[in-house]
Amino acid sequence: MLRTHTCGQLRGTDRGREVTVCGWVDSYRDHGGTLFVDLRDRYGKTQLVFAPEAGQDLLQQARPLRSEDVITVTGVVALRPEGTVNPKLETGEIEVRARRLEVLNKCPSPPFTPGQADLPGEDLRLKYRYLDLRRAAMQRTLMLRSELVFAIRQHFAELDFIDVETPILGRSTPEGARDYLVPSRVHRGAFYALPQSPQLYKQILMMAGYDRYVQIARCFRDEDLRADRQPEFTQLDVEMSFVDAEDIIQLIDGLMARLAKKFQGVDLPLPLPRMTYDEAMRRFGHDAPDLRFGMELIDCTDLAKEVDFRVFREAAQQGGFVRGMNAKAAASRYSRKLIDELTDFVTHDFGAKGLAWFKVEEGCQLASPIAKNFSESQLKNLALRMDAEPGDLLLFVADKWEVTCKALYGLRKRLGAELELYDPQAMHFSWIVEFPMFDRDAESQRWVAMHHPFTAPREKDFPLLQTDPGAARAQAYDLVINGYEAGGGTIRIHNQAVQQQVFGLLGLDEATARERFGFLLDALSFGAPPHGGIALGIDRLVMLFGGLDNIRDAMAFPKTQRAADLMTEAPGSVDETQLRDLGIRVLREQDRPIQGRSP
RNA sequence: GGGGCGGUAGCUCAAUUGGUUAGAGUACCGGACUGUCGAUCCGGUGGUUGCGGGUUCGAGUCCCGUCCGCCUCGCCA
Repeated sequence: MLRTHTCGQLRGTDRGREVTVCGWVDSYRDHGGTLFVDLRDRYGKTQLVFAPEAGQDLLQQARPLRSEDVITVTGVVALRPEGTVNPKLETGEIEVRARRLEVLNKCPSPPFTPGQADLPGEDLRLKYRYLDLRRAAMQRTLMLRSELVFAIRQHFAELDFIDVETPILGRSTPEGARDYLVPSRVHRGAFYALPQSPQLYKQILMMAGYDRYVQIARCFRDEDLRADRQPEFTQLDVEMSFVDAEDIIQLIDGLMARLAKKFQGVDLPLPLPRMTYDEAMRRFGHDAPDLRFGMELIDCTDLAKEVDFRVFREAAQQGGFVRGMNAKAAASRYSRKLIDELTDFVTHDFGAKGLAWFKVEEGCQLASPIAKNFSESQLKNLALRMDAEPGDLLLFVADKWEVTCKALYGLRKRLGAELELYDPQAMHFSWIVEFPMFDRDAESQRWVAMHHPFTAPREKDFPLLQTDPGAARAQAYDLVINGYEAGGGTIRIHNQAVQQQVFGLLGLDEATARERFGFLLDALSFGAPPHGGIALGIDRLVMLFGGLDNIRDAMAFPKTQRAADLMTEAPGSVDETQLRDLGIRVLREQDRPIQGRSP
């Protein structure tokens, strides 16, 4: 090693010792006679002193040092003089009196410095990611990530899980997310797909007898990005044989308790709370509700049927719903103009037709431009139903069930943040269970799998597959943390006939099913144990445990919203010869057969 | 694909109703300074206001198009 110590290591007890440290110049303070340098590496910062006593040559050599120069210094550890101890630094008690300086690599003035107070724009941070990753916050996050993954591996190793790698080059299946495709040179015109998850491989491993499988697996989905979504992400992938949903949930309960203890110092009470999908939709309008605060949705459809206000009455009478929520003590915080903004929000983003509101005044009188369409007793009943107290703001959406869910979910999330209804440091873990097996696709009028086509229904719901698939509930469970889906899993179908029946419901005829999933159907027939599992988003766990507000900050080299890497400029063009090898020709823009661009 | 926000000095930002030579802090360069730690003090360099059109006597500011970044709806079994 070129160094004897890191920049975070030295303490008062090291005084008098000759040491050599290496690192980056974080800052320098030139006093003419004496020159101070804060030297930084990922372990911390140490103050170097270039004093006149060490000789003018050394001082002259140190004078041109600038931010981000990489240097190595040999010197003697000394206690700082009385009154100059820096309590902000771990090493603030000491300093290294330099005797020898070597500039390992000079750095020109960089686009930004890791130590600067104002965070540069994200495009710059991504372009010069190596500078950004020198920032203490990023280094903390990546170290947290490393420790978190290590703790997870420990957990599963202790429980006799076996880590098995599965292929990255696989086969495309049109269900689910859009695949990233890799052209085959050997098989011209054929393509591999990068895995959206190792789902089928891990099920096959169960059939192969590896009854406790775990993998930290990279996954790929070619869909549009969000603050919590990257096209390339990492899953903790788990599968077990001879288990039911309870076993998987308890396994992950234990893991979460371990992580909460290690990284938050919190004793998580187990079992973690559970709620059915139906209840989550009813109380929060979403299958991943943020349970750090209340402000639940309240159904007023029955009351709405009676009122003169047409928007409410017609929605209620025509099979729709009138639901609302009570933003406690928020009436004074939302002016007419701000409520208009909320209205734009629910109409524009969630397709609601409007937002009805009442401010609760003294004596629980409801004040609103629409109040005249309600009788005294109707207003009183509404106030009662909403648990209204003076100062509250009541908000309502009248629409189809799905629209009331989406709009009020969005509104609740937004108001929860704006009204600071929760401690941003707190973490809330819960399970959402008993998801529907199927969802009705509005366009094709076909059933689509809510989770994936290998999900087993609850045993008592088997008959429903024939009679009423929409009512069938799956043996499925999602782990929700602070309103984020941190993971999800199911018990799988382990019976060939049931699997074929589900494929049938999803509109896969036998020939197609056999062509795409023949290997699975075969494997199911050759001795498949009951099995199930779960996958957790590692990046999201890092984001949540790290208190970050986006997933990019939880990974070293993320992509932008347009799925580009600003540092390497991926994706990029390739040589004509590479394309020729693959038998691929890129269409001109005007030849692309997409909607609205006819030749 | 739709909606929204943003793009001004290397960086972070400001710039009144469309109106003088586009400013500040920081970084950088030069100078001063022996205990600072956001060092301080003095001086200086630095601008295709993302790009292309347009309106206007006059555009950082208004309009159209486009590129990039972020948030979001759709999408994400």
